[in-house]
Amino acid sequence: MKLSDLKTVDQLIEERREKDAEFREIWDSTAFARQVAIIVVRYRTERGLSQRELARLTGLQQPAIARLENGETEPRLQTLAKLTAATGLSFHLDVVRGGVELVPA
Amino acid sequence: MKLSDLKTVDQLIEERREKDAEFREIWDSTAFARQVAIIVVRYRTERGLSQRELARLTGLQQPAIARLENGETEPRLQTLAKLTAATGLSFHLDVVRGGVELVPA
DNA sequence: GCGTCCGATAACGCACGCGTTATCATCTAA
DNA sequence: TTAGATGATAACGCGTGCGTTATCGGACGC
Repeated sequence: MKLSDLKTVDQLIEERREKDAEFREIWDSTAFARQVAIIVVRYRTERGLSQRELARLTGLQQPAIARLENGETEPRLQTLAKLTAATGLSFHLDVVRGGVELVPA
Repeated sequence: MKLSDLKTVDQLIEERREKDAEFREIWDSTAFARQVAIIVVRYRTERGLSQRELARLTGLQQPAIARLENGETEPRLQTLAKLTAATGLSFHLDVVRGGVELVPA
């Protein structure tokens, strides 16, 4: 087997998403949490902050930051607001057709 | 006292908001809930729906609709999503500087 | 080795939005 | 006046995100 034959993680996910209805439902419903995760991780790592430091800045706790960055939980609006208060981050959300989408920039 | 000397509700609120720091904090932090309330009430009344009918459409309950329309609670993203699923409503949110703002249209 | 910091994670409780049910005063129509 | 529908609200429980504390393995420097 050639290395180029290996499937990417995204390909594997997409394949299962198409085959498994239950998986698709769960995956899609947590899309927003994963998008938030990416933003938080990027912000923190670009500034060389630890989770504990970001927690102190935002008034959150280190385990809460970890859960957000792992996309484990759907954050509350209040939590997103805390993130933006001390960081300069901002989140633009479109709630439409039963879903929550994060609008880039 | 002339009728024109009567202060509007908005004027009374603004005056207290400037004088009372605690009141201002609570009032501003619930601004988003009140904005959502206006949208829900308008949507429902324009179509001549009862709270129970809107509840059935959205999968929520009549008391939940009432609480939303009275601005008593800060709705969850999941709840806003339910509202948009069956109604065609949409919510555009800006989470910035520690607050949640509802973007018109 | 040893101490330190890291992120991940478990356990427990709390806060709060919503489900569920029931009730209330008010209004309108028959 | 009576019957039905409306919105408001109380009571109780549940789900879940976060606070809080503690702990874990792993990486790094001394």
